[in-house]
Order: sequence, then C-alpha cells, then structure tokens
Amino acid sequence: MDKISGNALRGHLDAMVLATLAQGEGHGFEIMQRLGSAGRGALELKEGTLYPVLYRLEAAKLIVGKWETGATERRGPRRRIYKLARNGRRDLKRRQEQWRHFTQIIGGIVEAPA
Amino acid sequence: MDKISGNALRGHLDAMVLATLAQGEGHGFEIMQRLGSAGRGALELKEGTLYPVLYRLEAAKLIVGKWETGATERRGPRRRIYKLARNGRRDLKRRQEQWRHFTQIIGGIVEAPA
DNA sequence: ACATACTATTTAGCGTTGCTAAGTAGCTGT
DNA sequence: ACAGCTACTTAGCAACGCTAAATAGTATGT
Repeated sequence: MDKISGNALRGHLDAMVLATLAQGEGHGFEIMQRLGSAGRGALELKEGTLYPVLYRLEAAKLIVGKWETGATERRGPRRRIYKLARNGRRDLKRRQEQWRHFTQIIGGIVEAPA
Repeated sequence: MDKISGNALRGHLDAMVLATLAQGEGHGFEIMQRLGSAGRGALELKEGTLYPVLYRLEAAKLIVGKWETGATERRGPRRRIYKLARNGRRDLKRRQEQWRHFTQIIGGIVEAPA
C-alpha cells in the first residue's frame, strides 16, 4: 500500500498527535517516530509537518510543552517535552467521536455497493 | 453531530463524487442533493465546492459530461449530465482500497485505547 | 582537525483544495 | 413584478500539510 499523506491527512493530524500524547508525554522527534511506527510504514511525517502541529496545539492550550531540564536531562540537543492538557484530553474525546462519525458517513458514501 | 466539512473532507471528496456517479449518472445539482441525503444531515456541500470537483474530475478524464439535449431534455436551465468514465471506475476502486487503508491506519492511531 | 551521521528543533515559502459569496439564467406561481 | 426554485459559473480567500534548508549538540571514524 502506498503512503498516506497530503490532503488525506488534513484535519486528522491534530487528533493523531493528541492521541499519541494520550499514551504518554514525549518530545517532537519522539512523537514523529511513534507515529511512524504506529503507521506501519504507511505514514512518513516529516519535521516540517509535525512541529507546526505541536506549535498550533500548544498555542490552543491543548498540550503543554516545556524544555527538558535537570533530572530528566540527557546529553544532546535540547528537547521540548509535550503532554496533554486538560482541555486536550477533552478535545481528544470530541475528536474521537467526530472520527467515528466521519468514517461512518464518508465510508457509507465511498464504499456504497455499486 | 456537527457538520463534516472543511479540512476533514480534503482528499476524499473526489472519491465521494465518483462513488455517487457509480450509482448512476447525474447532473451537478443532483449529485449535490444525493450527497446531501447520503450524508444524513452531516454534509452540506455548496455549489462552490462541488462544481469545481466535477470540472477537475472531467479534466482528469475520470468522468464525462455532456449537456442534456433532445430526448432527455426538459424545461428549465440547461443541465450537464456526468457519468463515470472507464478510468473513473478503475480510479474509484483504487480510492476505495485507499479509503479502507486510510481508516484502518488513522483509526488505529486516533482510537487507540488510552 | 575534519567528515559523517544521528538526534532535535526551527522556519520560509509553496500548492492543493474546500469555502465564501456573488453573479447569470430559465421556469413557475402569486 | 416579485419571489423562489432549479442549475451552473467563478473570483478570491484561507487553512494546512509538504519541501527544503538551516542550526546545533553529540558520537564515531579517518
């Protein structure tokens, strides 16, 4: 199967990132990798795609990010750890319902027997 | 449930229109209505959304349109009847497979149990 | 010292495409 | 005349995922 990308992802990426963070906090690069493996080869998000999503979600207060320091710190470039905010968890639930609704409606149309 | 619109539809509208025409040829306005009723209140496509899709699909030779004349004609404004082209039927099949793939992958991520 | 490679983040600019909003036009009913 | 429905057209907008390149820290190899 070919890659899922471009327009097909529009409007669903936010939910994907929120859902990923619902499994546990993580930094951008890591989220990218988690999505990559969850995508079973069908997803190939690049940095230029993912990071702007994180900035958007943080600006909307759905996730909170902070630079790794002290205890957790390790060597290498600085990392920004993101986790779901209260609003984010609520929002995720809403988006999950919308997802089911979306697939049901659109699926019913696209897969209608000829 | 709220309306499905905007970005969520991106990349799926073409498949929806092809699938609609797979049920039988029809003109733009009619396709809009068929989608509306298939959408069970969740879809509210406007002309400015649908017609450009038809032009795009026709330019891509996935559908063929011709102005209604003679036998089929009736009173009122002229109507352009579209039907699936051979390529279109092939393309629809491909898009249906992609849709299943898409929902499986993205659904697996969005709906992952916390 | 220099190159390569991997982790990690940032950002400018682009292209697709669905939406807004308005217009044209023919027909019917009041 | 006017409203209202069918039917099509189109200019311009805005969101957002993608391309591509830059910056920076660490590790390894020559």
